[in-house]
Amino acid sequence: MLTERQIQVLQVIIDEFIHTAQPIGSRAIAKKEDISFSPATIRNEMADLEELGFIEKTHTSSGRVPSEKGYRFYVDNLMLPFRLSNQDMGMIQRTFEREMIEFEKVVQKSARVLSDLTNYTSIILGPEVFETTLKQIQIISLSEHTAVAILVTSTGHVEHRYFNVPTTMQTADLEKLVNILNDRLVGVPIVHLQQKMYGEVAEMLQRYSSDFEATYAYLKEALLEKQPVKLYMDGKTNIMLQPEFHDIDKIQSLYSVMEKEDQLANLLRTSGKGIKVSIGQENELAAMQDCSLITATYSLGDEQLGTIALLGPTRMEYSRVVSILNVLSNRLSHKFNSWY
Amino acid sequence: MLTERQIQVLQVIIDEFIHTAQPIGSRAIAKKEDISFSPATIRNEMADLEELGFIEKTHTSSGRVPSEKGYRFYVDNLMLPFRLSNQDMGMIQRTFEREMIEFEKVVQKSARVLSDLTNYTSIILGPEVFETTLKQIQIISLSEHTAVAILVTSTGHVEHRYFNVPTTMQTADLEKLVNILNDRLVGVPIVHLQQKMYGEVAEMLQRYSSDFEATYAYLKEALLEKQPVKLYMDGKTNIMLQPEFHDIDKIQSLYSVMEKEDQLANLLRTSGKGIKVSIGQENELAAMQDCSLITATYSLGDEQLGTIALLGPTRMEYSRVVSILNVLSNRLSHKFNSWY
DNA sequence: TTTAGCACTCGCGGTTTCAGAGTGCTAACA
DNA sequence: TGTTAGCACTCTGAAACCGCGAGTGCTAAA
Repeated sequence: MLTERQIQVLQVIIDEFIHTAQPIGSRAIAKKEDISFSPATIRNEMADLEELGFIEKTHTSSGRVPSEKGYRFYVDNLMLPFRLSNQDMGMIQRTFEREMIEFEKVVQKSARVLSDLTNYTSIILGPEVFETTLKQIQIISLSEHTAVAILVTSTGHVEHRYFNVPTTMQTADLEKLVNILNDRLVGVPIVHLQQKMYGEVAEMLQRYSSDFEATYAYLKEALLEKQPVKLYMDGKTNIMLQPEFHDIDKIQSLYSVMEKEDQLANLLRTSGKGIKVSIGQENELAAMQDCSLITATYSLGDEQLGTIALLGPTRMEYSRVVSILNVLSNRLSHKFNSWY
Repeated sequence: MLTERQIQVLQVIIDEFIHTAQPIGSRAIAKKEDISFSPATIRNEMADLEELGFIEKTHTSSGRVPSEKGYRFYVDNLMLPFRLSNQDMGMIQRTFEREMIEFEKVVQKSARVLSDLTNYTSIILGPEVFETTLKQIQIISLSEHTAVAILVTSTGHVEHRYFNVPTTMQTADLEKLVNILNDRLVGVPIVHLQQKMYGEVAEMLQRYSSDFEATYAYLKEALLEKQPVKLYMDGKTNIMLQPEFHDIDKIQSLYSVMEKEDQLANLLRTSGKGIKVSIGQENELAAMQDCSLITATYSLGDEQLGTIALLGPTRMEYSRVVSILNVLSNRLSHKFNSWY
């Protein structure tokens, strides 16, 4: 285990490095207020810390830099709860105080404030409401052979899908179809739509002509098409502000990852409840292994709705970022709970 | 005016520089197939060309590089129609051959193929269909004081807006309202919606209670809210592949511009009919002054629907890009004409 | 008018140099 | 025994320097 003094030294190194991005020498540490021993002593401690893997040298003889293990230790044991400034709280406050009735806007603004506040890249997933039920379905024919189905869920989410219609199908038939669907599907949880469609509705429809069947096939495809989960990002260019990313190749690979939204979405979706920190190599995606990703979840009652995350250099202001994510995820949860 | 030989030299310089991004010397030019005079002669011609402003030196004594004036001359006078390879045509072909009934998909795929084919960044605006009329309007109440209005246009475009409802309003009233709206507004061109709303509909509604009026106020706001024009981009990271953008600052300012979608949209919307090339400083946006932007429009009948564009370094493969944009804008126009 | 020749210029990559920052070790000290 | 001062050593990064190669402009000959 680390001694009290080693921890103290480690703490200074990390705190300092987070702000300066420069290796820290024993001299600099000794000058710190709450350090009361000489550089030589500190050098000894640093040698130990290095041997234990918490810090590293960039070359044979320059100051020390936190290793990923060091950050991990910091996050797990050393990090103090950060008290957000009034200004920061004010910015978050203002994001939520304007009356908004669309969750898209809320989430977008959250992403914005998150990246503005931290100068990192913010990523928000969701919300995915699983308890949602179908409130209404409507089909509007557009041309002889195409139509659009509009679904409204109990949460007020509106979605539409285009699909083909057999040319033999009449407008009247379409109306009948809509009636049947509304009859059978309204109130059904979205997640069970598929099952219901295959079961009752299919059966019901089979009593009619083959036209219905063909339409049904198209419609089914449209309705069950996996709805892409929305990913909201902001502050993508912030990464370039970080000195460790003054390298085109790194930036490029990172940007490529950010363009693969489904991959990112998956990553965020599988991040467990609460706040989670992934440091450097701990990240699954290779392109992110110079970064840290901090995720937090927001929820409706007990049900997890989505994830908010920040992507930045491993040299992140962990404690501040965690506080901000905490506040924001709570705000988001509240907002959604007040709606539904 | 330029002599035949000067033009020949200029052509070689530009062609070569477009592919190598390296300054060209008199030696290199002399080695070209269709050049039959010595380096010394070429040096004289180059001195003239430089004096006239068509080419530049990067420093006192290195090869020449095309100036923006040079590119402009090339684009206006020298550029030969480029014959696209079968492979290129094939890629475009394949983009359109899969049956698609959503224009979003078509446009997205177009953006993709455009950036894949060129290795530049593609930007597509639209489509904005002005002749569209309202096909149907529906209002679904979500909670005591919120509702969502769903609009379907004659082109099959679906849009929804959330708005507040006075708590005194009853469901039955809402239905009445919808009926009135459908009665009065269906078939009205979208651009005239506002006018109609203020006129007939307002009058009609005033005969009812004050509740209607309040709802009307909210609804009006929601319906007339300026619909954001969609901008589709692809290949944003391609810029980093260009050697002249191996500079973080340039990249950052360019990316910042790309995040300001409304600014970009405006730029594209005001680009006149047909193909237009903006080289370097000719661009309005400061951050783009190291780039060239080539725009083309696509249309429905006579009506311009939107713009497709490519953003790349001033050292662009103008002739190829112009051909590609030509083909693609035609394809897009055809697609939309076949639908509506 | 074109071309060969030549002196000159400049950027680029590699090497050298030097100061500064930092270390590890040793020996003295409390 | 833990702490500290001192010192030799290492390494980086910036600046200075050097020589090569590519390219030019000019002059004079073809």
